[in-house]
Amino acid sequence: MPLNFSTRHLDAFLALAEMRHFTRAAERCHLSQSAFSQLIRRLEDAAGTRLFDRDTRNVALTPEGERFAEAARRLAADVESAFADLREHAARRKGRVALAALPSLAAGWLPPVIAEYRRRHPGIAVELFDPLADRCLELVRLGRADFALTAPGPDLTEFDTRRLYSDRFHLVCRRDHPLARRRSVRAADLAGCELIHLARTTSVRQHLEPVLRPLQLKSSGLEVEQLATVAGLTASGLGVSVVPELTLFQFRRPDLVAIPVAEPDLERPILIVQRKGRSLSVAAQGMLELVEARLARRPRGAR
Amino acid sequence: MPLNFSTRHLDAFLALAEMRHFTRAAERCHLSQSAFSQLIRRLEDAAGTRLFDRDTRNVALTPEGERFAEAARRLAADVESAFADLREHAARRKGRVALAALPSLAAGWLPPVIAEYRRRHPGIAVELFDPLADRCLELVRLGRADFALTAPGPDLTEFDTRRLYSDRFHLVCRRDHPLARRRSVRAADLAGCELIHLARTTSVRQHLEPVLRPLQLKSSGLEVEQLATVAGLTASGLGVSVVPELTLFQFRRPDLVAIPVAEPDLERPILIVQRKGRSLSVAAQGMLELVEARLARRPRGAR
DNA sequence: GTCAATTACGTTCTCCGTAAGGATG
DNA sequence: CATCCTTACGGAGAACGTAATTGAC
Repeated sequence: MPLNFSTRHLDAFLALAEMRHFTRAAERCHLSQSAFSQLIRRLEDAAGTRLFDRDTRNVALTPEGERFAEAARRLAADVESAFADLREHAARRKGRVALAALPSLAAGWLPPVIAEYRRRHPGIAVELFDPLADRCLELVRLGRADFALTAPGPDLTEFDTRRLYSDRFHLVCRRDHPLARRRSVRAADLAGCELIHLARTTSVRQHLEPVLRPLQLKSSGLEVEQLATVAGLTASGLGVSVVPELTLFQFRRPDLVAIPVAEPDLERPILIVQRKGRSLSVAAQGMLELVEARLARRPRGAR
Repeated sequence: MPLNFSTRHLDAFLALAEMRHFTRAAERCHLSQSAFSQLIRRLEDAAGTRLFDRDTRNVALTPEGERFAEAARRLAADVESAFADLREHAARRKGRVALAALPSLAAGWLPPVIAEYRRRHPGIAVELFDPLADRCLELVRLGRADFALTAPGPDLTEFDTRRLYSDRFHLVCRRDHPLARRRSVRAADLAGCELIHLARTTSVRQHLEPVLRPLQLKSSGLEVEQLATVAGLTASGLGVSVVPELTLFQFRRPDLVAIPVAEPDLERPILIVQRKGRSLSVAAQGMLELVEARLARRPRGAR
C-alpha cells in the first residue's frame, strides 16, 4: 500500500510519540481525534507494522516505532531546514552573488552599488572579480560569476547580453597642452599628438584602434596596462591619452584635463553578460536590478 | 502558504530536475501533464521562489532549484530508507532480539529453538543471556532483554508474566542406590538420604526448600552452583539430588537414574516475563511464538 | 506551424468532521 | 461508568484529467 507520505504524517507521528495521547496530539495538529486516528492508521499500514501500542488508557511507541521516531525527527528537521533555506535565499537574507566587471567599472562606478547592496542584504556574500574583458567572459562561461559588466568581446553568441550603457571617450592631457582649452575635440585634432596606449589586451585599446589607426598618429612607444600609469605618464608630459569616461576618476588631478572626443563611432559599450538560458539567482537578480537602477538615476552618457 | 509537502512533491521535483521536460516527467510520475504542472507550481509557491526556469522549449533548474535539489535527493533517500528499514523489521529480515533464560533452559531446551529462529530469520541478531533468575528479571527491567524465560522471583508485580510450563522435580541418584528401581518417589521417601544442594541463590533451591525443609533431611554439606558439579558428586556416591526435569540432560549418564518425585506442591513454574505495558518488537514476538510452538509440540510436563 | 507549458473547468477521490461503537481500567 | 481509541458515514475541498489557451521557436 503506497502512502503519499507527507509532513502531516510526520507531524502527527511526532506529536503522538511525544504526547502519548491521541486526543491531545490531534489538538496540537488541529485535527479531529478521528481524523488523527486514521492518519496514524494509514501510516502504520504503509510501515507494515504497528508503530504505537495503545489501549484506551495508554499509548506508547513500539520498538519499531522508537526506531522510526529517530528517522522521523531527522526527516522533519531536514524538511524544515530545506524550506527555510529556500525562503532565506528567496528573501535575500542568505546567498551569494559573484560578478565580474572591467577594472574601470570595478574601481570607480561599481563600489557604491556593491556597498548599497551589502547594506540592503547583509546576509549575502558578494564576490567581485575585476579582470580584463576576456577573463570576464570566461568567468561567466565557467559559472564562477553570475554575470559580468564588460565590453563586447570577440564571441558573444554563447551569452545573453544586454547593453547597459555606452561609454564615450575623452582626451586626457596636461593643462598646458595646446588642446587643453577646447570644449571638445575630434579624432582628427589628435594629429601630431604622441599617444600613450593601454595594452592591446584591454577593451579600451581594442575599441580605440579602428578609429585611431587611420589617423597615423605618432606613437609615444609607451604601452602600459594600468590606468594609473597612464595618468602618471600623461602628467609628466610624455604624451596624451584617450580613455572612456568611466575611467576618468583615475585622471582627476589639478595638472590634467579631460575633453570629450566628439566622434560618433568612438564609444565603448558596456554590456551585461550572462549565461544563455540560465536565470540568475535571486541574489544575483537583486544585484543586477541595483546596477540598472543606479544607471537610470545617473544617465550621464547613457544611450 | 503552508504546503503539505509530500513524497509526491519530492518525486515530481526530482523527475523534472532530471528530465527537464514536463510531459515526460509527468509520465514517469503517472500524472497528466496538467496535474504535474500544478504540482510544481504549488511547490514553488511554498518555496517562495521559482525552482525551474522554463519556456515552452527548455526547462532548467534555477540556482535556488539546484540548491533545493541537493536537499531533495537526500530527503527522498532518507524517507525511502526509513520505510525500507521499517518494512525489513516488520518482515523480520532485520532486527535484534535479546532474551534471558535460566541456565537450565539456556543449555538444554532453548538452543534448538534459537537455531530454528536463526534459520528462519538469518538477518536478525539473537542475543542470549543465561543468568540466574534474579538477573533474568533485572535484564528485562533494564530493557537489555526483550523477555525472559525464568522462574518466579520475589517481585513480579512490575512485569507482565505468563506461565509457559511447569517443571516437575526428579530424584537423581546412582543406579546402585536403594531408591533407584522405584518408578516414582514421594518426598517422604527421601528421609535418610544425603542431599547435594544447589546454592540458595538458584531458583531450583528456592522452590525445593519449602517442601524439603520439614523433612529434616540429612545434609551432605555439599552446596554447589553448577548442575554439572551436582552430577559429578552424585555419580561419585556422595549423595542424591532433586532437580527439575528440564535439567535432566545434565544427568544422562549410565551410572545415574532419574525418578519423578510425586509431590503436588513440588514444581517450578517457568514464566515468560516481559516489561509491563510494552509490546515486543516484531523480532522478539517471532521468537516468543517459536518458544510457545515448541512447547505445544512437546507438552511433556506442561500443565 | 508545431511543440510544450499554462489555464480553465468539470469530475473524482481523498481526507476531514460528526456521531455511534467498543474496549479498558 | 467514564475515558479514549476506533469505525461508520456524509460532505467539503483538493487534486486529477480533458481540453482550450498561450507562448516560443
